[in-house]
Amino acid sequence: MVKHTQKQRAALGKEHTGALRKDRYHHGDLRECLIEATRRLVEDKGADRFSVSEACRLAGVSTAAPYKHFRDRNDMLVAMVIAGMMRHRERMFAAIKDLPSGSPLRIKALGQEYVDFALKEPGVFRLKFGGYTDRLTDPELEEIGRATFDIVLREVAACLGEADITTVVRQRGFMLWSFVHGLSFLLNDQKLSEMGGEIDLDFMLGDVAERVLRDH
Amino acid sequence: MVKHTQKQRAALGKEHTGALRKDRYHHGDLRECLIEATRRLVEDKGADRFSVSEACRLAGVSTAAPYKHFRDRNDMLVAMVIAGMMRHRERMFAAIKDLPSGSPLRIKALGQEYVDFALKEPGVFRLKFGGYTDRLTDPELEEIGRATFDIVLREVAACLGEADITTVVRQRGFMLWSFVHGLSFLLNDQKLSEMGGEIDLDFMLGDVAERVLRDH
DNA sequence: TTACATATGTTAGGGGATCTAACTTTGACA
DNA sequence: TGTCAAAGTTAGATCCCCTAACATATGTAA
Repeated sequence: MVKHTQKQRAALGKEHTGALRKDRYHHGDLRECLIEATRRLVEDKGADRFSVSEACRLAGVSTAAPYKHFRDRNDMLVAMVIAGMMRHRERMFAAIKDLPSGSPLRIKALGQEYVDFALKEPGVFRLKFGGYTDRLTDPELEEIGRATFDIVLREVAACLGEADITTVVRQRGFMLWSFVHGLSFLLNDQKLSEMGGEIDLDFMLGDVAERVLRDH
Repeated sequence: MVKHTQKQRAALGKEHTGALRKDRYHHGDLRECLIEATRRLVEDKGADRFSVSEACRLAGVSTAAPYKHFRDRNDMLVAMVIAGMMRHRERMFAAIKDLPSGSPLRIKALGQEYVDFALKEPGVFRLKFGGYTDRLTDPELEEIGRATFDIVLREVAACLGEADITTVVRQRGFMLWSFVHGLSFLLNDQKLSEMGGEIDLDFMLGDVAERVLRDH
């Protein structure tokens, strides 16, 4: 017979209910549950209005419980951002897996996915990039970021016909990153519509990819 | 004899000392002084760690005093951001006033100034653009933003040889804005150096301006 | 099975922040 | 000069972060 720890049992149980609250003295998987509560609250009200207490209320535990799993409030946010950035990286991978290699279409698809994530998970995106990076220093997080940008660099190299990551590849990569990064913020802030733009996002992403990838 | 209100006297006095603290029961110009204290604190420790109490300590007044001038903590930040964005707009104007009209050099100069401001006043920049826009809704702020972007649009139109702000002008304008906007964030987060880039910022700004302004 | 160590909960409380209510001082002006 | 409104003050309600001390459940080893 397969043996289950309490942790596993609780996790299985929650797959069905989606509930965050516990029904026993020991929660089972409070850490993951608090991360999810944090994510919901940050998406709902913004990182600055996120409070540990409220996450505790969502999870149905006392306000001291999180400190058995996280150093402090900031550490909870970091854990949440790490989980979010892993989703982001996976989606970036997935976005290009069915497209012909070496095609600018892959660059465009990466850009679309980048913006898409920023719009779907603005709380995570802003916490990761719009906040104060010095408060999110974490080796794991840094590694995820590097891995994600590497996806882009490889595609740029392929499009430019370069065998490896040269200076010019890096430069074009940063241009593209800067562009989709800024676009993500501006779209989230609704600046485009505010400034009277009827912008075709799809066209713009393709157009920029083309302009940046040109030889000259 | 010229008459001075207390407000004017206090303001004159502070021109010399640069001090924030008061020496009388009534401060003289507490509002401006709190805005400056807010700016310093936000630049020093970030908007999320800014506290009204600490601004009060800097200004030498009780913690209840600000509420005679600002609705709440958020309103103090908004007032500070408005002042910052007015500086920003002035600098954007100044950046191009000596350059030949219709030249892509003006676009590049605007981009340089944009990034420069973001790096010199990261606290203001992040609060304005990296935070939650819904908390900064203010008609004055919106108007300043529009006026600043209009500077860019006029330059783009001139470079493209368009008489007025057409759809294509707006589109290229957004491309440029997105680029320098994202670049500002990434530079502030030190992502370029983290990702192993020895990027020539000056070259990149010129190169992007050229690519975006091309006919095709 | 029982006993113990450890992990993971809880309650209580210090310290600090935001904001309000009620009171006080001061400057401007009739 | 006297009055009123503007702009300070103190006191305190409420909320939040985090720690210390205590309580309970779980896994392991005798």
